[in-house]
Amino acid sequence: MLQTLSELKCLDSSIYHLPTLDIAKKLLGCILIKETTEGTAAGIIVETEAYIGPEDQASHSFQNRRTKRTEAMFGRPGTTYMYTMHTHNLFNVVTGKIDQPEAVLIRAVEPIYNIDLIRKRRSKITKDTHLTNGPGKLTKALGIDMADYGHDLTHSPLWIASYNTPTSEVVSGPRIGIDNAGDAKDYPWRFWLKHNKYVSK
DNA sequence: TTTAAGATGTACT
DNA sequence: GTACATCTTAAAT
Repeated sequence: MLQTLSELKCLDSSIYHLPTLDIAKKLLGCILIKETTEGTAAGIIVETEAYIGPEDQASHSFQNRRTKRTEAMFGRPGTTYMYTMHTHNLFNVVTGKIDQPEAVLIRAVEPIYNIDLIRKRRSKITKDTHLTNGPGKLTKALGIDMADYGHDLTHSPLWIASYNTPTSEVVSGPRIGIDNAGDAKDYPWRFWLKHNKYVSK
């Protein structure tokens, strides 16, 4: 648990120009911070998934499908792509150059700052490990919503900071929840910190 | 304008 | 294991 965020340094924008799969790995161990009128909360990113639009049947931007919804994926790397799934908002970091619709879905974080606010926002949850271990859970816990669509992640109120190099090993495997995505469902484009208790199941 | 499906989460059997 | 909440997008009528 951090007592202050003042020591944190915003992730350098050059990282977002790396290949998408590299970014998915490098974001692990970084800190995602959201500031709201309610307060500021933050978590360590412990699980990600890569979506590489043109060649990825599981992506909303498969074969460069460009619609009002996917527009942000075609924008600058280092901005956000948000998607509403049933009652939940899912948060992605846009990667790839302009007009290359690629993104990294943040699937889970480990609460590290203002966990009281996170518990309040997830009031029905009793176990801390269940507060943020899913893509819809962490957005609710941190107060991220559709108003953050297209936001630049190098600026307040929503930003990503570098942190300690992850102590645990990065492992990969197939992505989750895309059973009808043909061959793409088997691509090992999900990355997480081994043995971390806050990774989704 | 109507309909169907979804990168999920929670409650319940 | 199954049901369903609840809403937007996008495709079909």
